[in-house]
Amino acid sequence: MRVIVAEDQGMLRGALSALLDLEDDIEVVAQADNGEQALELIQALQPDICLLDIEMPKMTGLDVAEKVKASGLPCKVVILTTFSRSGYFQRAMRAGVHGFLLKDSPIEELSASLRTVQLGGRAVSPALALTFWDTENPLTSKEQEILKLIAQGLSANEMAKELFLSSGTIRNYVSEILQKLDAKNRIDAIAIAEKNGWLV
Amino acid sequence: MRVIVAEDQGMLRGALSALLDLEDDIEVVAQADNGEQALELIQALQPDICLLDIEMPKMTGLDVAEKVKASGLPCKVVILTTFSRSGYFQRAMRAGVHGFLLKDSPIEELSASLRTVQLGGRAVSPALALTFWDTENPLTSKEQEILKLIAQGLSANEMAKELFLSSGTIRNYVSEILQKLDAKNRIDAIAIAEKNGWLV
DNA sequence: CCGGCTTTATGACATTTGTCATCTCAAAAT
DNA sequence: ATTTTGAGATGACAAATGTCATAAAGCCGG
Repeated sequence: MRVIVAEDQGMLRGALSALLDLEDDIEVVAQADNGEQALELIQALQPDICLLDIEMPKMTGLDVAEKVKASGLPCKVVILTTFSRSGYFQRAMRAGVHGFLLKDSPIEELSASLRTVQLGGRAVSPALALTFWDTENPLTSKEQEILKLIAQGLSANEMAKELFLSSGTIRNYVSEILQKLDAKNRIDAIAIAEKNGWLV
Repeated sequence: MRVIVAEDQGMLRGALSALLDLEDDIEVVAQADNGEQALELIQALQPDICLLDIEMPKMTGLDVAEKVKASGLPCKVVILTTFSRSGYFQRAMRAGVHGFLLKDSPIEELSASLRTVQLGGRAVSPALALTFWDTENPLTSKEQEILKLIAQGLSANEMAKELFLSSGTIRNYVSEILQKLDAKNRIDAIAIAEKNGWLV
């Protein structure tokens, strides 16, 4: 099967590609170190499967997966990610991906999963099983927007300017966010959101 | 040469080990997924070289490197890390490591560097060259301690309890930290420290 | 058209943060 | 023995943060 590997960390990308290429039935036809490049390569080379990291420059693996689905490309998508965050997983499922693997899994799982997916099956890291249902992101899209600004260290006033709102309104939103996330303060809120994958 | 690979991310650890093992002159005698285990294995198996990730559970790769040096073990140390943070690099140099590689480098660099180190040389990722001199950590150890608590989202009062200081003193320290780092607020300070590798 | 929902705004308030100048006390340095 | 230094404390203050109740305006579905 023809595979594309997209992963921004050079060493991991190289190592995975090299190992996959050693398998008789797998051929790595291209590598990408960012999401945009990955998408172009998928369109150009029409591989059977693309292996996508989530946290990549320019476009996340989830963005790419959604575009692949939207444009009806036949390429099957397998997501490869560092953290077991339910937010990531849910978004991936909604994008109709065929596999979702943790970088923490043993390397043997990778080629096995690719084969499963190639045969029409789905492959999910066993470690994910527990994280399945919990924690839908409770924040509205405006709240998420504000939380991202908080994470950049902006003050209420700065956010107000950025979003053309009054600083009072911003403080109300922040207050709402803290309550929804059950956070003690801004820093706590960032940590909680990050852990759940709500800051992608 | 006999090598130990310590890296908490299973897939990378497996992939690197597998690839290194394919080389005729390299034998991976053990793998560790945390710092403590790595140190034990180094003591028990006396490998020629250990390849250490920095961010690992229980003990960071830098901690391990320092212990190896302190106990006079003959094992040469090669650090492998995600980010090019001068704080990491400086601490590693002080611990007398023989190699310092970025996970972003191409995979070929790895075995080449191990050979260089085995022959008594030093191997540093070229990408590091620029980051060499700047940014010694300006914070005292107490300030660093407090910054870590800040990063955990503690309020001044909570920190005061934790460290048996008055909350006023804590606020003085925080104020100092912000000035030294030229940060606008706590969140900004965390970001700056993180970028420079001062939160290990 | 009405009632409910959402978005935004306001004002009042308590708490927390951040800044500064100043003070004590003990340990180090001279 | 006296100065210097450093860690810690205090108090006063301005600014930012967090909480709440309330209200205006707009939109949407029935």
